[in-house]
Amino acid sequence: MEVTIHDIAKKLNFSASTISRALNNNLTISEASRKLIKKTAAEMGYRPNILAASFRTKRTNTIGVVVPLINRHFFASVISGIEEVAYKRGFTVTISQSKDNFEKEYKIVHTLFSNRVDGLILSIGMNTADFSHLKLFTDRNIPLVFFDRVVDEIEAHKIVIDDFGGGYRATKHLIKQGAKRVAHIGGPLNLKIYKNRQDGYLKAITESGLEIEKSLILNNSLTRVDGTLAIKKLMQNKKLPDAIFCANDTTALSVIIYLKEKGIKVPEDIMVVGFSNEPFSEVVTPSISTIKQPGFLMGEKAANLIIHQINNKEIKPEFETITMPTELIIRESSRRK
Amino acid sequence: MEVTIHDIAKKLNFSASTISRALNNNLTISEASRKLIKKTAAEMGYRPNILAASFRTKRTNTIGVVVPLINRHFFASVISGIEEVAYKRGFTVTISQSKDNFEKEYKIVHTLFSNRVDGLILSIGMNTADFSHLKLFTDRNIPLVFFDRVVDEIEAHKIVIDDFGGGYRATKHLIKQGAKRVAHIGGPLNLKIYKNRQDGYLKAITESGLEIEKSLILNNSLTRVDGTLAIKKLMQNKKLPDAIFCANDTTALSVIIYLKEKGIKVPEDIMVVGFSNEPFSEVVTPSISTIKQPGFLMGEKAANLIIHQINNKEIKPEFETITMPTELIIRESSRRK
DNA sequence: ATTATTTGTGCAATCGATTGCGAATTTGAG
DNA sequence: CTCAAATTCGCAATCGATTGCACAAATAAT
Repeated sequence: MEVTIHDIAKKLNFSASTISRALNNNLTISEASRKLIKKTAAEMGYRPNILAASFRTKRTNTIGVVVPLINRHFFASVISGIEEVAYKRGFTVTISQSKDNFEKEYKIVHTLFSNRVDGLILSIGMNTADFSHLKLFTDRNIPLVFFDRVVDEIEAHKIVIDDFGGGYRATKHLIKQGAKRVAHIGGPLNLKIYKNRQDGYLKAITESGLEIEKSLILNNSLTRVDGTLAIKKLMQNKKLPDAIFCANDTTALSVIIYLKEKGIKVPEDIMVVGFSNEPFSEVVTPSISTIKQPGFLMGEKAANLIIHQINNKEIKPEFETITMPTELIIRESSRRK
Repeated sequence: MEVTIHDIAKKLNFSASTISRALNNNLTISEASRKLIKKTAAEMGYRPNILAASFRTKRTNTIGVVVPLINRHFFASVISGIEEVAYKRGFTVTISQSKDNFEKEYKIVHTLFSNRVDGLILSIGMNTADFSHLKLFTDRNIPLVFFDRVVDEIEAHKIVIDDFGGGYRATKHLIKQGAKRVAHIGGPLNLKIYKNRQDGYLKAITESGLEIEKSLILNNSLTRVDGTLAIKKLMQNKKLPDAIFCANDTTALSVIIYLKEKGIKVPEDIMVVGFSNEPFSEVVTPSISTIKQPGFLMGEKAANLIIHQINNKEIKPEFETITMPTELIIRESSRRK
């Protein structure tokens, strides 16, 4: 049987209340008693029953995290950052993946709510358009932090990366390297992040006095297969692009592999820039220029933010949207000189 | 305020016990009452307080998972598999990373124990030699499942991959392609998995009538940096190897990049095979031959095993070690014809 | 019609820790 | 030495759901 505070109380002729207070460093207990109690608690192998405490205090010291896919490098990095901070600050992290499936996301969020997580960090699914499940949290003032794929309609802390700036700089870079006809393979525009990347691209184009050509802009779900389809389509244009900005590295990879097969040289004939800095981007040939996203930092930030909210529930927070800087990494796929 | 079973009881003139039983589909409650109770519970927006239930029943429906690193593709895949199954079967998953740091692993395991997880799935850290923290679980008969990096000294279900077979087949393949002097860059031998890969390598060498040359075998911690150091050292040998079997893909990558820099051709001059099938292995140039590990499947298996144990705690399980098959993927880095 | 079963519910204890309030003891000021 | 203030601690209620046992009502058996 496990040792409880009552066992300790009996042994020391204290009441259970005193034991509880002593163990929680309550100042109303004298230094002497506190020391004695802690010592014997340790000796007796006491382990607090967290369930009982959570039940009583309505705090679980648990943070729920929902991401679309765990085994995607960016998300894994964010999780890693969250876990690191949470652990240090005495929180446990519960992780689920929605697989970009609304049904699953809906159920996960309900489960986390039922499990009384103290806060929720999430990146919304690709197809999520209904946000009623998140109201479970907002309505009850349970801290909620979005990252990467955020929801405009809901007031909460949001941590995003500078997608617009990333798209802008990637495109600008291509133009500076001599590109005259920059194509873009983007993601679904209902997601802000892809919209922003695309807007950055458009801004760079117009700002440079180039023309926006609709035939050079395609949108899909950015998988390997979709990437190949997109580049095929692009190459059927009468006037070919001389550079392509892809909204993720996976697509950039598809493009590069396809062009290599066709004997078209990257970057000499067509330059390519991706987005996200996947691990493979550095090591493929040619290595892929890309936009680096600080996933781990985002995770740390998200965790710190939500823990701060959890510990200060009485004061209503000023919700802020934090934009993390991105960095253009220039590699072989876009280096001409 | 949240609705409790007492509120429902008052409204329907039942006792709380009846409500509880009805909601749990207890057969002693008549069909009629059960339906009525469930209906009104739903109408009143009742949500069971899982904390209270867990506290009472001592079951949390939570599985703890500890891996060395979350953002490593193999581990992320395993986690993904675990999460998938657990979710379907009504369990929540709590994930932590030890970062191969014993201190952290120790504390994590204690935390998970204190949090009363129903079971623990873990892959041990590189430097873990003391297993007292795991006794928390085994002593109390709390289900424990190891995967990949398992612990011989502890009785539990274990899910491993066929490291020996993988190392054997990788090496055999190199020999079949014409290699006469196959080097090996392996991991720390206190970890079974690396020992087994190396043993597979040794078996293949001797079986083929070749000689084991100690100068061609190096062991390190298999990072990018260590890989580079290792290949440098190998290349200082008087008689150079004509093939290298690396215990992971990261090392294989280091080797390939280094050789490329030095103008040594892969696979013409030296062939390379890695292990794990990281995402980058398929797309680097030359693409890396490797051993594929079924991470997702392992995760599924681990989750099913532990849930079965959790649900059948009364019967003592026959502990088994499940060996998952590996697959040799032949790519450019080792193809000579 | 009477007794024996079965079926459906309620009572009340319980899980272990927390906490408001009040009581007892000690300390300090005058 | 007396009385007020400060310090230290215990009582008992509480959180919400579960469950063994007892009891009442309904049904079946004789």
